[in-house]
Amino acid sequence: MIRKNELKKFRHHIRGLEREIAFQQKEDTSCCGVSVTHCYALVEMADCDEISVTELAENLELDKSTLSRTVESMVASGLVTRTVNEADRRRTVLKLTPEGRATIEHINSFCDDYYRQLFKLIGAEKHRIIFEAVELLATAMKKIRISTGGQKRNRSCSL
Amino acid sequence: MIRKNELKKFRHHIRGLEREIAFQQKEDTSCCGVSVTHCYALVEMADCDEISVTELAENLELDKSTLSRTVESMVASGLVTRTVNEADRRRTVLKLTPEGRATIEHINSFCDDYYRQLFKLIGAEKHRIIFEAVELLATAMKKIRISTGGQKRNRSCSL
DNA sequence: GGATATAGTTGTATGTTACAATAGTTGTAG
DNA sequence: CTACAACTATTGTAACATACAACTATATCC
Repeated sequence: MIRKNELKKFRHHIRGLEREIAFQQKEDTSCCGVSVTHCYALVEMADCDEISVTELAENLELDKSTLSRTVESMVASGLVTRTVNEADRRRTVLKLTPEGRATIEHINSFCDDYYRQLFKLIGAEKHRIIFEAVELLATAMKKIRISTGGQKRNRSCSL
Repeated sequence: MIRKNELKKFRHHIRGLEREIAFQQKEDTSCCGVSVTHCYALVEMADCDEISVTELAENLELDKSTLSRTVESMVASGLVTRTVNEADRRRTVLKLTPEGRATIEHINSFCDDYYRQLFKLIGAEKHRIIFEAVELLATAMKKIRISTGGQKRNRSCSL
């Protein structure tokens, strides 16, 4: 069993970690004039080659209207092309432009630099457990979220 | 040296982790009708007993105007009291009300429940390395941010 | 006592997001 | 084959969070 104090400390560090990651992401992306959500969308597109607004919204778990606007601004800044799918004219096909691809690679290399620097600061003997722990946590948290919720956990609230 | 592929995978999991934590925090706090920032402010106040708007803004690394409004809404909902410091009438002293204290305890206990559930899902032999890894990461990232930046890293951007 | 610094608030603007309504497209059942 | 249902994307609207700048009130210092 985990002691209450351990848990409190853990929560504290988790909160801190979340803020640091969020800050870092803002740093890494704002350099290229894209927001963090833009960056996520670029990553998805880089992985998929071709994707629709709705798929993107599902992958990022955001509303399609949000993504519609996000995509709009990326099209405007030349990172993405949006073409109507002639087979099904309701759908639009999103694709990275060369500039979009360059941007995401640029961000990735910044990120890599940052994490290399970070790991230099941490004893090499800890690297393995950090890789393992982050993966374990991320997958377990996602698993819980999908199983217990997704659609509002609807907990009783006594306040 | 860390391989490029390891780093890519790590980045992926870090991004996932950040989103899961952020989502979880929204879940834990929205139940009590407070936002994540409200919750952070409550935590700070619970730790400090007495604090000013500016100190709060510094601790949370947000603009004081943002905190001023955040505090305003917490006062309105009865979680916090705001009184003028008679020794220095520029300052206001923020204090949790009993309701504020109850709210933060409520959130904490939700959080604890959540993390207990999470750790049940993960082999007990991994708990220790997860505690350690999260603490190492959070402190190292903060350290880097404070040393290299805080005030804009001003990286050259070739895009 | 007047210049300067500090604490907090308010005005304004931007960005992110969700929900609801809408427009256009496709599929289907009668 | 037409009317209705389902789907895709966009647009309208609203709520927040946030930052920067301007302002007010107070305190400090020379």
